[in-house]
Amino acid sequence: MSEMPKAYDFSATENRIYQWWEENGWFKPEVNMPDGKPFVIAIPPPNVTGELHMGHAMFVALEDLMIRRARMQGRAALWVPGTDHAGIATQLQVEKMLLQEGTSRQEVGRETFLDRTWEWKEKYGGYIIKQLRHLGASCDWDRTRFTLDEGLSRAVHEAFVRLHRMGLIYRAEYLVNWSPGLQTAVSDLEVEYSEEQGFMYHFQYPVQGGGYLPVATTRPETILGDTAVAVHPDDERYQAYIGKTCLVPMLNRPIPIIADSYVDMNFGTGALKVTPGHDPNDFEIGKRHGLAIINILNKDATLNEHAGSYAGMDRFEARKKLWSDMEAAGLTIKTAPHTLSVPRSQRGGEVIEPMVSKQWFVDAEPMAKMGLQAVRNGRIRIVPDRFNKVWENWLENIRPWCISRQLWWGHRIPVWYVNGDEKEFIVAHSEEEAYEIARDKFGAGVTLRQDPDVLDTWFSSALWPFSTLGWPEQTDDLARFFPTDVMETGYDILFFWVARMVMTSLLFTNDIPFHTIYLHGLVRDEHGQKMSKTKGNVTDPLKVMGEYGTDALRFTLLTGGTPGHDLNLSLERVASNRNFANKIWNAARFITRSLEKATAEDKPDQLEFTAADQWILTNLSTVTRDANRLFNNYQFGEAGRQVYDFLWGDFADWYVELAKVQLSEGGSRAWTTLFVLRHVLDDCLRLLHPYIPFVTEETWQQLKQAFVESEIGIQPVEGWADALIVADWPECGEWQTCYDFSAAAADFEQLRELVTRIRAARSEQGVEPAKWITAMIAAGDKGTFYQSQHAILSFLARLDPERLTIAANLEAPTQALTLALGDLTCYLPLAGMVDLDKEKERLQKESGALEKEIQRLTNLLNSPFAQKAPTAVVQKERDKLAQLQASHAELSERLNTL
RNA sequence: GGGCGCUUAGCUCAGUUGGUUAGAGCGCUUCGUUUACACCGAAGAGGUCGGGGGUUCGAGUCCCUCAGCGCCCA
Repeated sequence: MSEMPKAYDFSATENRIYQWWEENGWFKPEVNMPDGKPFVIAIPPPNVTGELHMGHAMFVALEDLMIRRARMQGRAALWVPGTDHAGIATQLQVEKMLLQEGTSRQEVGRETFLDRTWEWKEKYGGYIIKQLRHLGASCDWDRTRFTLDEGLSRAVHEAFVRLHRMGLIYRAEYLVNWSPGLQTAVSDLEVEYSEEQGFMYHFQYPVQGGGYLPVATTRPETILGDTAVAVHPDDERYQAYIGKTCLVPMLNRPIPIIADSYVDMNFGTGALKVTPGHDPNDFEIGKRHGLAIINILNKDATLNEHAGSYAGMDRFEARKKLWSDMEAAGLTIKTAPHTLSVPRSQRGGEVIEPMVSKQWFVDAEPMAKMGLQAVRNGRIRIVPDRFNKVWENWLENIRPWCISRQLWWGHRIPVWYVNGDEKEFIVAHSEEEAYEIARDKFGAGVTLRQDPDVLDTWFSSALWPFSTLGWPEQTDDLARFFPTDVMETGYDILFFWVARMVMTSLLFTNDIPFHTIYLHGLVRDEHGQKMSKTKGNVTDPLKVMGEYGTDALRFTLLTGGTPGHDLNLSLERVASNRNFANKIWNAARFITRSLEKATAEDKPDQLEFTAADQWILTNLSTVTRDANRLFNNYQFGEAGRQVYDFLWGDFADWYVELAKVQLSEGGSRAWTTLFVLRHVLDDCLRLLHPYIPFVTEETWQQLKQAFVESEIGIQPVEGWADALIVADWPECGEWQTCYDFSAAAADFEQLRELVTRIRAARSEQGVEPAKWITAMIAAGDKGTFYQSQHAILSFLARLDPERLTIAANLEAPTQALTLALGDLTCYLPLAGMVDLDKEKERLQKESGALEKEIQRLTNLLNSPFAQKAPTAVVQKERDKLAQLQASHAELSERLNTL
């Protein structure tokens, strides 16, 4: 066979492996059907307009990890992929394109515009999906869905019709967040508030019959829409004015002076102008007092006919003009700098105007109650659980959900107005159905006109977990794969999306959409700054993958942080994880090149493990058990780090070195060593596959091929699977033997410490690394064990095997360094290099340190600790003390003889 | 105004039933071209775990409080 290259080449591997997996159908749940218990994740659908960013990389890494582990556990793992039509974002893209062509959406008309948008989607919409594949996502691509495809549109219509039937959909004049640039309403969630420097404008509100009320505002132009002035009912200053009438400046429109306890007597002047048409709080006051609502704005945020002479002006221009006119009229008092909270669009950042308009709403309250219950009674678990509180808080204070958007790209609202009368409308799944209903009710000549608006994109994604599986049809997929298992996404869309999925699912399917919500944090740059194009600190995942490999990026994202916390991505970390991939590769390379050290004939009848074998196998069992426990608790980062530490720190740094000694013995020892090498590395590859699928698969294939070709008779207990991606998951105690050789493992730990101590001593004394030195070890009752480790000690500590003496007791040489490890004493007679005075000094120092530690432990064991702490904990300390005392005794004796 | 999170080595972060000498990666120092790997190995330096108080035999871990930073909701 061809030898493995010296370094792992991810760029020559990733695409090839991915294609091979996909061609073999291993991404499909059918691999483990029909007996496999399903494990299902619905992908958070990226925007079709989207380009891959670190957020995508993060969710793919996490979801692929869960899916791959489930698949290896024999479950029918299904990861449903798809994209979101992203109403506003996509429409803006196409509008931009039309603009370049010198035309516009309005000019080409709705039909053509939609055709062009579909064309655009077909052309560019697959881009993001392609990029997800680069990340190694093992989605079942045959089940790819799009929020605007036929099936999902059916689901949207069905949902709307049902909500309407349940009386939860209504159309109302309501104060919405108006985006003048996009010319559409946006939901509360799409508005961000920023603290900005502005002014507080103080002015006099003329009272009919003489006098003035001092009033303050941050938006003077809204004066034109005032329909009342309010004061606090207990405010003595203004008692006399309550019930009187004011005149709107410049318009002289009469409005009442009302009393409302909402007014803060200490804020501003204590008198409040009320503009129900353009302020949420004022809207509420207006409702309480039955005030008129005046809308002074056009859709593009210029002022309308209600603004008198200011009609046609832009809102900010009108602000200036009105104020200067008022100044001229002597109505102004002063302007003072003021920090205010400005509502801005989440998309684009323009100033949002609260504006009254007619929109469709969903009354989410009944659904919210169901969502609250589902989490409270544990049917749905949120990881990390601190988000329960956020969940509670939001759902308890649920607000009506504005679902209409004044866009063209999206699901058109399935409402038809009858004979041009907007008060009479029909809700139906389709135009045909609407006409059927209408003709029944209004006669054959009825005419219908569909509402021009479309639904909020989140309306369709709220149905995602079940609509992608076929709902409202009772499909096989829906029956088998719903409810799904885990919803994994960023905490920033807990309300936008997750809560709404839970609500709609409980309402429509009478079931939870998933039992676990796993929330990840934002990916920031290495100094914790939010990545943004304007700051120029965006790290492109594709670039990182190109430079370090997909596995390196995935492992960094998966192990670099903890659930629900933001992660600062550092490229140095990615680089070191690339090195990890190479480490894995080379461990396999070592093993495959060692296969010649034994043949099938060397296979013993009964396996006999050395202390080193027992040590590594025990640690393998421990790490397998711990990793599984962590996996089950969604602590993927910690699980990954533990396997990393084991594979590099125990297996590669120690066991591989030991194996060199054992392999050189040949025969059954070599055979058994290869057995252990394969076993440990294979299990590590399996445990790591969900994190770093490419390097583990490629390495595993190399191992498999080498072992099969060698005909040495070593293989996994279940035989060699076709591929690692569909191989069995290591569960300690199930398919594999769970090793526990704790006694031998403990002895071996001490040996490891001895080696480290000898190396340190060599290094301190400046012994050349290559030099073989003499050593004498008095091992007490461990004499037999250490004698059996003669070759290993010699190799690891570079002790001349001819001059390495190991006995229970022996005569101490004078010219030697002394190392004491409990009952064991090691002498290093470094010929000509030992300065006895210095050695005495060193020993005294060490002895002193031991005394201090012995004192500490003695005190501890004489304290209430000995009675109150668990016996195992106390015993541990007693053992430690005994070791220290033994070491101390050795050193004292040595000091006496020198 | 309400809520949540963070503060651990020079940097980026782990440390989840409290267990008694606090870990990793990168960086730094010294050494090393032994046929798995220089995308490496060996040895080492580096931390009063933000401050204060409390509970406990025992606190990085639990409670209170203060400070700084960040986020969410209003």
